[in-house]
Amino acid sequence: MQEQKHKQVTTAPRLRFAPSPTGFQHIGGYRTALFSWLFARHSGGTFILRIEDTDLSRTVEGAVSYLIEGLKWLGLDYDEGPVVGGPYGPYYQTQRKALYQQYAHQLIVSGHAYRCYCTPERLEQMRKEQEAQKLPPRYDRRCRFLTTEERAALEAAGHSWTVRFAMPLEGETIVHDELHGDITFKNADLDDAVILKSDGYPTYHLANVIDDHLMGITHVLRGEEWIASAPRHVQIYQALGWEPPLFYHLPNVLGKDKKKLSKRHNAPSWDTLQKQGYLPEAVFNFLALLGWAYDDKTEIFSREELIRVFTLDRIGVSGGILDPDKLTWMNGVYIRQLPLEELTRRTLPYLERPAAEGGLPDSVPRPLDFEYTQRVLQLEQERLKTLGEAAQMIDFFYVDELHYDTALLIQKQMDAASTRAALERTREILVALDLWEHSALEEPLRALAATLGLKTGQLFGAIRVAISGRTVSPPLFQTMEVLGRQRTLHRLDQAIARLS
RNA sequence: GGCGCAUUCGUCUAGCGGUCUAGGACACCGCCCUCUCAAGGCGGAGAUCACGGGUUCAAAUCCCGUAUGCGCUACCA
Repeated sequence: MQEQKHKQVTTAPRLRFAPSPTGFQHIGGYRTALFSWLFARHSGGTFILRIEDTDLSRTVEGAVSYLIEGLKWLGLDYDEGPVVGGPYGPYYQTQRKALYQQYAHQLIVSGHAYRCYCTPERLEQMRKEQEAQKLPPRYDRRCRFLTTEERAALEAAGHSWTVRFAMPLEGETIVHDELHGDITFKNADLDDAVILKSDGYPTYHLANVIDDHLMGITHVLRGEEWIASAPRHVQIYQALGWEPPLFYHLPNVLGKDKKKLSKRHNAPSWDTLQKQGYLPEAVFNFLALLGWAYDDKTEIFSREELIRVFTLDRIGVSGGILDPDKLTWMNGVYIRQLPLEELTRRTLPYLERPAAEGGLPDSVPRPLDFEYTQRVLQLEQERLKTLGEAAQMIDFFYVDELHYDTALLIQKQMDAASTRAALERTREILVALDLWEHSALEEPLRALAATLGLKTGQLFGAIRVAISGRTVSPPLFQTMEVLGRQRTLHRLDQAIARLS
């Protein structure tokens, strides 16, 4: 015990993210990676990516590169792993097959494991019977107690086999979890899990233990669904004569429906968020706060601040629901913090994508003018929640023809005639203006409203619809300034024509 | 069914025995600002700290039950 502590303070932490490439990692999975990454960076340790691809049947083509792209998007760089390599490789478990077999053999020799010849059919039937009798479904350990002769016979008959770990029949196994404390399991409740499959590949239990040990992992952060099999893991460590790492079982992230996050539910994957225009730095910040808190008030953290203040002991244990509204709010905060030039650069691709994907109407020629777009975005920056929604907010700055309901032009207590008159007078004033900028526009138009006996809201409302085709826009005069005199006048003309 | 984990405003959380008539944030509502919408400012509503027992001078905080939710119970991870 003393030694374990000593080891902790003298060794630089090594943490790993060990996903299996069986599908598309949702955002909850990335949170686990984020916590490991943050602690590694906080402590000057190492962050490792290891691919647990031992289930060939579930491995999905392209999942690994998709996963790595996601890490990259979030800025979670890893020190060892696929592509970059490292001193403890290979980092794909399928490439470490011989290693697992070697240790499985060692466990058999030491009496901690045994070959099991039971067929899937027998296991299935056994399970059914147990269920029918309301008994907990468990392997009956038939092959654990085979005589040497029986074993030889089965071997000779060419039966295929798996290797099972021989759990102690009595006593208790204590799993020490840094977040939950000691969790005690009765060994009698645990069955002999398969650690090496008949195809020669290991299951998670074996591969994970061996790799974590061989790769020098000091802190294991993983989902709390692993708590139930953790006693098996500590037994395997013990049987191999190894010291287990520190365990941190993280609470699951739930969907709105309080169910575990899954792709079909409301679990966005990283690229969905990216397509919607969420900034990775906002997602990063948001994810860090899901099950972790620094104090009772701080919410916005830069990456550097997070690295500096992130500690494992402040991880919560209770499991939380992902709140998309809060993510959207936080994204807005980050958008407002962006320098204008950067905002423009990052928004441009969203605007230039095809209309079907959320971009500007296809009639608008690409590429967009940077300077002009920058002026447009300056007006919308504080209104933007996601980059993806920019196109529909600002399309009127780009299109030639406005489409809107003429009735929108007519403000409260006005009619077509008075509106038309007001717009005509507006036009006259604008044509005569020397300087086309918002400060020069405002004064004469306010005066006009007074002259006509209109409230500013009435006059400006009508003009707003005329030039933007909508009732909501950035401040009117700035909008007109960016739009330019020619386009503004043209749109006024069209509005006047509509009212004739 | 068995085993395990969890339980503070609708949601994310602060709280680690007295400072809690429980603090912050999102969402919601109102007011201010105001040419609309935002942003911002101010304020409001919202939690008998799941419930029941203990321990203690004192419990959201410690212990034990109960309930509920979730997880595991595969030759998946």
